[in-house]
Amino acid sequence: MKNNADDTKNRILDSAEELFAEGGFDGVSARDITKHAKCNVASINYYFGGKDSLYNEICRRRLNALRDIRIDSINKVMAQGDGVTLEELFRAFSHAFLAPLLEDPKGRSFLKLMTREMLYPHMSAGLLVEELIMPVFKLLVEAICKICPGLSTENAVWSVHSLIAQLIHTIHIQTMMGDSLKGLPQFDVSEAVDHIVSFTAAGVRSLIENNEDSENV
Amino acid sequence: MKNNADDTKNRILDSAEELFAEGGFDGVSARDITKHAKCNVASINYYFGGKDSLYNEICRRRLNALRDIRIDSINKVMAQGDGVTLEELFRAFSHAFLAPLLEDPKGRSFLKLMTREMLYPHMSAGLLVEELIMPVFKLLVEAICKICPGLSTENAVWSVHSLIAQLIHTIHIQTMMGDSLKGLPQFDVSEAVDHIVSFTAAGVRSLIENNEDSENV
DNA sequence: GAACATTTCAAACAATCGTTTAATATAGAT
DNA sequence: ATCTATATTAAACGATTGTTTGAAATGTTC
Repeated sequence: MKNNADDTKNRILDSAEELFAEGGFDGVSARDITKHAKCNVASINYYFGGKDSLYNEICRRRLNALRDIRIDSINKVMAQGDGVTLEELFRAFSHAFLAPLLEDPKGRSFLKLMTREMLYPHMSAGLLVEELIMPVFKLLVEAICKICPGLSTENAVWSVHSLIAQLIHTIHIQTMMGDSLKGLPQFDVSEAVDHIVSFTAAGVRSLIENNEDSENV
Repeated sequence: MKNNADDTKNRILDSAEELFAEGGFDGVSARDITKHAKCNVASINYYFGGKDSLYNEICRRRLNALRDIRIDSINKVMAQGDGVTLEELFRAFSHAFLAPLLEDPKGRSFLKLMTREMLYPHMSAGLLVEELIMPVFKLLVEAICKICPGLSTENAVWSVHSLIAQLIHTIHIQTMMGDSLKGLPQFDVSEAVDHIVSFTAAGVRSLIENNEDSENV
């Protein structure tokens, strides 16, 4: 293999990841990618077999990374023992969830791309759900149930929905901020996390108290 | 004007609305639309001046309808008087917000399209924000502040974010249900509204109590 | 250096895109 | 029936799409 072979392959991966995330699958042409990667148009088909395969390879790699970050954040908190609070769990998970948003611009763009994939999927079917959403969802429900013994599984599921909803919404707002959304009040991510943590914890506790007159956890 | 002139124009509007909502702006070609509307390709440019103008016309019309429904729902509840509860406000607004999702398939698809527009806008800039998001947002903040005098405006803004987030998330889930998302627990919209209403109300009240030791509203 | 495999490249492929054109068809008005 | 304005049509436009081709360039091996 030539010395530069891996280089061009990686240049294509990097360029594609950046451009796909920003413009979506349809919004980026094979020529856009190869021009950005400073190589020939045919290289995409030579190395990856086509535009779709390249897209899937990028998504699969990033998807697994996101999943691991989120799952690890839950496991790490729950390993502390029995004294774990809802606030600690939610804060750790929210931070892990939004970390790619705060760190590199590529991470932010990829989160934007995943949100798009939820509505108009281009990846191989079910990849997003099975590789990322489902494992994290189940683990989060279990964690909440463990912290709140008085909470029904059904209500834990609803709570997870509410939490995820607010986190994805944060991605939306943060993404729109740079583009069109100027009129909305200032939106700081760390403040958003503070709000989401306490707001969601309060919501969950109200579900416990409605089920039975149990202790606050 | 010929008798059938309005007919074909409306056929194009209907077809475009249906196809755009399902496939997005880029996912639908002018030939897709005119084939579905059983007319010639050139008709789009003849009646609307182009694909973009047609898209904008559809979005603007639908956008105003959505805004009116949501604003009316708030005004109607707040007109009841001083005894209005957070639950009543949230339930009425949630119902208005999700009504297009429940009634016709076209409404569901258009909500899906608007969510896409938040991330990858194709409409004329700021139309979504200025015509729909901002007016509803402001009115909702005011309503919450009026119901909860002890709540700071800042916290009301956060609460509206949380509410909207959960409602948009409901659209996401409902949309994904038909496509890829089979593994997730059953998701009934009316149950989702029940949860969102009580969950959000509890979250808002926790913000009041944290600010000052005031009465429950 | 010859032989071989791998990588890069310009060029062309067929398909589709939004739009334009010019001719035809159809309507109502005189 | 004639004229005029509007509506519809098939065909073609230039541009762009993802992909393929075959030759040239480059690296590795002997």
